[in-house]
Amino acid sequence: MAQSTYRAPKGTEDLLPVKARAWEHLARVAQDLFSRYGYEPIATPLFEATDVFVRGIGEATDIVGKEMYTFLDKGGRSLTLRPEGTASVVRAVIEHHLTANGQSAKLYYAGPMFRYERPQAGRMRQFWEIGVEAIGMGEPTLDAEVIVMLMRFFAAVGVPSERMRLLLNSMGDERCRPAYREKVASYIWKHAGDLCEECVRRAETNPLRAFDCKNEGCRTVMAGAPLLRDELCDECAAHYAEVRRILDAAGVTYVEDASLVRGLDYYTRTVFEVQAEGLGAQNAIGGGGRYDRLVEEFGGAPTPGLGFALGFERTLLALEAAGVEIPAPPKAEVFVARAGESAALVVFEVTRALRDAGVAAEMDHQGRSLKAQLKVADRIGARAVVIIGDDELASASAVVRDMSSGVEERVPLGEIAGRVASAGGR
RNA sequence: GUGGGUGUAGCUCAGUUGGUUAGAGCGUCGGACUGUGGCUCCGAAGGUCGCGGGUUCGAGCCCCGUCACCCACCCCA
Repeated sequence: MAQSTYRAPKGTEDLLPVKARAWEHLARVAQDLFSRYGYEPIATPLFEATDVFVRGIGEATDIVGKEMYTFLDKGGRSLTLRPEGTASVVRAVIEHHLTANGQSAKLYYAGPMFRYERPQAGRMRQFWEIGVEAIGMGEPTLDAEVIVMLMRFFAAVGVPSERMRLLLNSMGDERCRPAYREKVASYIWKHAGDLCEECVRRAETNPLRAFDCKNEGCRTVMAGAPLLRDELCDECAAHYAEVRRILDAAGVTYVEDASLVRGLDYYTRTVFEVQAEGLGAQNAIGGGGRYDRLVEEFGGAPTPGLGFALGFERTLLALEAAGVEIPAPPKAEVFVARAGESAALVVFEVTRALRDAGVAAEMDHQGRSLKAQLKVADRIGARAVVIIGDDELASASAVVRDMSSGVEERVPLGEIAGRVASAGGR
């Protein structure tokens, strides 16, 4: 391997054309789909005051505890590269009063997120997410809308439905969750002997996270723990039931999973996660939930919110594992080849004219032989090659070669664009 | 932070119990066809064998160290 001095930093990757095209494809699908659901684009800075994430995501989370890229700028401010999108968007929504006086905001964004973790399959230090945040609406129809939209996205890009599943749960709210937390905490204390250290520690910081433990013993013990489903207050239970009712009516299949406790502190009520095969040890390609207290947490007026994020890399891994190809357009429809020195200017002009006429056209810039130019034309999938040399110059014409049939004909220079568009075209 | 695996041409990889000029396929470039692609044939370019030490007459192969990447734990997109 060439001894290159510089490499992309650990946990980051260069998106070379093949991959970058797949990226654009996902972004385009999301853009089309989400705008049909009434969502508008937003872009926030890649970094924020550190406190935005500490407050928003929660002190006790792994993200804040050990995964943030935090640094001091030259003014001594503590800044952090965004580890997720919700906190930034909520901050922006409040800062610009997007939900003042009962208004609501339906937003989507796409971009890189940063978490300092050990990279592995499906997990990068810089990874890309498409996210959606709907702020200012508390009705269960919104929960269902967002979930349906997420599932439609995965279907639209080609993740086979039999290779993914939707998990659903309710986390309760400030009325029912605290009491439930206590119940789980005391359950953990009672079974401390059979749980891992981490889970016992969780009893204090965030007992619900113990449901997330992958340790076999912990899972067994936690399977017997009280379920929030049975402890929800009337309002939360009704909200959850309504979300399920709407999803049922929409024909969305889901699995209720009482152990689905997402790793960010801000979630209330509805939480969901989409899992897929082919992601290595990972399984989530997207997830989200309601966060009805987050705006207040940031100092805004009480405002409900809901959102999800989905991962570019993981979605692509799922597609790859399922054998789904991202459609790739031909690089050029027409190649304009030069035979001999004197035709250089005419070749350039013909190429330019084709491009101006909306045709994807390419020409040689390396002084290749005609043979080599034909080879290139073939490789990039050109349907036709326009050949211009001394003979053609003399008669102000060009040879147009149909690359699939090999048939050639002489065409006056002025008629090339029209001829190529009809013959070499679709 | 902890564990495991792997580092040989642009890419994917061979490389026998350490032995002399380190190989293949693909790709690239050129030729067979002096202005014509795909198929075929021929040829060429391209390698500090990750890096640094050590053992040895001799190291891509063995030993030590180091770096990088990958995978897994943890957690998440």
